[in-house]
Amino acid sequence: MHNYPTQFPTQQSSSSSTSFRSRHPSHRSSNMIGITPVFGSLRGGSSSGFSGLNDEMRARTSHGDAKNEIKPGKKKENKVRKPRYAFQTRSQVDILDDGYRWRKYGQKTVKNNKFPRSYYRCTHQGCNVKKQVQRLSRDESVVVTTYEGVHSHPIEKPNDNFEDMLNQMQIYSNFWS
DNA sequence: CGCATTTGACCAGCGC
DNA sequence: GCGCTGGTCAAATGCG
Repeated sequence: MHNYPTQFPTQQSSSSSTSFRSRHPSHRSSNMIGITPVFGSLRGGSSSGFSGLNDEMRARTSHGDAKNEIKPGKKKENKVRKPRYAFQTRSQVDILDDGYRWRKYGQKTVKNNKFPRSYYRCTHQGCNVKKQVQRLSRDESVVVTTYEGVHSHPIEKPNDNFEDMLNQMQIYSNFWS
């Protein structure tokens, strides 16, 4: 399931003042050359409302011992996942600041890929939007960003016209769903 | 001092 | 049924 049908034209993007912001000043380089929206096909299929996408998988009382009583054996019909929207971005940095604040919560090495995949989550309270960033082992210059869910709050940091682009992204998402 | 990042462990789903 | 891979959590650490 690591085969996104990347079949979108990589044109456009007049780009202007691409001002990215990173927590790390060393990453202040913005090298976006083109964005390629990719449709990430889910096996789940149907999509429910995002409003109730609670991550109820919090049943691990303790790590090691964890005799536990509450077993996460209730997830049944809630298996439906939200649609994901993948974007292929040509960038030197994988940290693309789209205006939201993300908190990294994991990093895994993917097979068939020399580069690890990073998992981010929107730090906004109540916003369960996730995103994962991975780099193509084939093209080190290509970064694939996969968004999961939609933000239910305005952008925190105003961006020049980057917001416009973000807006386009959302339009695309709507179109795909 | 507060918050974001790091990193290892754990878990669930899927494939063989 | 076992093993592998992907995904997430949580404690510790670092940085602003």
